[in-house]
Amino acid sequence: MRRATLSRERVLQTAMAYADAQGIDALSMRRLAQELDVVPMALYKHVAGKEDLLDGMIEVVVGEIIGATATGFWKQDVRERILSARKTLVRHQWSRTVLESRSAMTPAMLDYLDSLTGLFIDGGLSVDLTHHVMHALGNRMWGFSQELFAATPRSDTSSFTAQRDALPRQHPHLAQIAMAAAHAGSDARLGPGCDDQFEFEFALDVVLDGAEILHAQHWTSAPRTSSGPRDIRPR
Amino acid sequence: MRRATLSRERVLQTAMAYADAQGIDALSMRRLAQELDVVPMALYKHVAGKEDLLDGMIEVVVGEIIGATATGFWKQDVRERILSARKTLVRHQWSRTVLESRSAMTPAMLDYLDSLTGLFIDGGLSVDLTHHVMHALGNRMWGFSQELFAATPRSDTSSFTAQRDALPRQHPHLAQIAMAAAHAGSDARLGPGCDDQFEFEFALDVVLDGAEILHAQHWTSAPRTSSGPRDIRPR
DNA sequence: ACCTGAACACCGTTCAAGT
DNA sequence: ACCTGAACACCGTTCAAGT
Repeated sequence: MRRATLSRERVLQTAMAYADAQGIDALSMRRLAQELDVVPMALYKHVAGKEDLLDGMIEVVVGEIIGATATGFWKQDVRERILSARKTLVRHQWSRTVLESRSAMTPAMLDYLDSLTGLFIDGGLSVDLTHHVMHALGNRMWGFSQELFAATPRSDTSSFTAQRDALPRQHPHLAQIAMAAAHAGSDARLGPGCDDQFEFEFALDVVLDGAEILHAQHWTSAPRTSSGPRDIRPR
Repeated sequence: MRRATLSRERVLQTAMAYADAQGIDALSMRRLAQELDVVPMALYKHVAGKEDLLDGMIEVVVGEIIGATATGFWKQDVRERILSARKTLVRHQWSRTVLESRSAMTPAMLDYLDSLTGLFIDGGLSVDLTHHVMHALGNRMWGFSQELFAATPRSDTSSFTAQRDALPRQHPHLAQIAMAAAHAGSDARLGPGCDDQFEFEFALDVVLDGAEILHAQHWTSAPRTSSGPRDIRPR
């Protein structure tokens, strides 16, 4: 088993398992080689370099996204497709960071992008509107969002409780939200009180409902060749 | 000038100038020291380590965001505040990556977050709705968005034109968008045909208009303590 | 064809010493 | 108080050699 000859697949599988367990920052070519009982340079026969390794890992994850059956309603189809992507990508915590770090799209990424785009267009949305809605979705179309509240206030240097007591004074509005979010949660910290899945679906629905409204209004972007101001607001 | 004694401010300024010019990946403690005509370890008297250096850089940038005068209309105020943040952050290309990499918020980040939150709450939105709208804004509240279409299809290994010719066949919907986007642009590439500022404002308005609609509908999230399904859709 | 060893040019950071 | 030198434990990758 261990001494099986290397292959690109085995390299990728091991890399993914390692990243799952130890985090993406811990994954280096040298440690991966070690994991495979092999000298670092042996990897380079199956992978062009570290970037190609990361591309390969993303390719596997994105390739695993399975589409839900189409209902014929574009909004529901898009929603389910993105939530399906989320289910897949969330299993690998590192995939968000790696995906965002890619400087070029891999084939599987293009396939997913194209199929998602198709749901809008086939649903009757104009190419114009679809284009901008895809931008508005941004990386949320992969099923994740950067959870900004996850970046809690600094608690390492000064004492954590001191920070928490100071919050209402210095940041009264954040304190209000923290209080409300902690209402049902277990503690009063800013981040962990929030339900990732709820926030994701809320944001997704805001964008999709917005798209629906603009579609009903026959929204178009102003011709980009004109030098005058563009009206980007509905109506 | 060159031989002026080191200070945290001089370290941060030099680091920012270097990142502006050479990119954030090129910035290392060793190169920064070199830039300051100093041995690497000299930096550690003014900066706790690399993470603290990056925190300091973000602190300076975010601290420079200047708020626009309030109009009394929350939507317009939020819009202008975020576009003002964008103007500041866009001057430093590296700030998006660095900000997203922070694991804890710095004081200036908390100040900005609190003032933005205040605009919603003082505008009459419920704390509940404000909370979720902030999540929906996500990192877009800093004035940038991850431009996914900037990740163009791979063009290094195989010839670029071959890729472009294959696009309509393999990814017909993307081809349609690329065609439309290139309409007024100079070339048919997937990314650079898009207007960053336009896409940013479009996405921002979708979220803010969505917030306005939910506010008018007196939207509330279902109590998080209940174990039943939550209705997250308007109406 | 596939793996290895040694080396190169980098990292961030610790520790003990200089002035 | 502030800066230095040398060292440690890492990186990704090239190149020439082994089997």
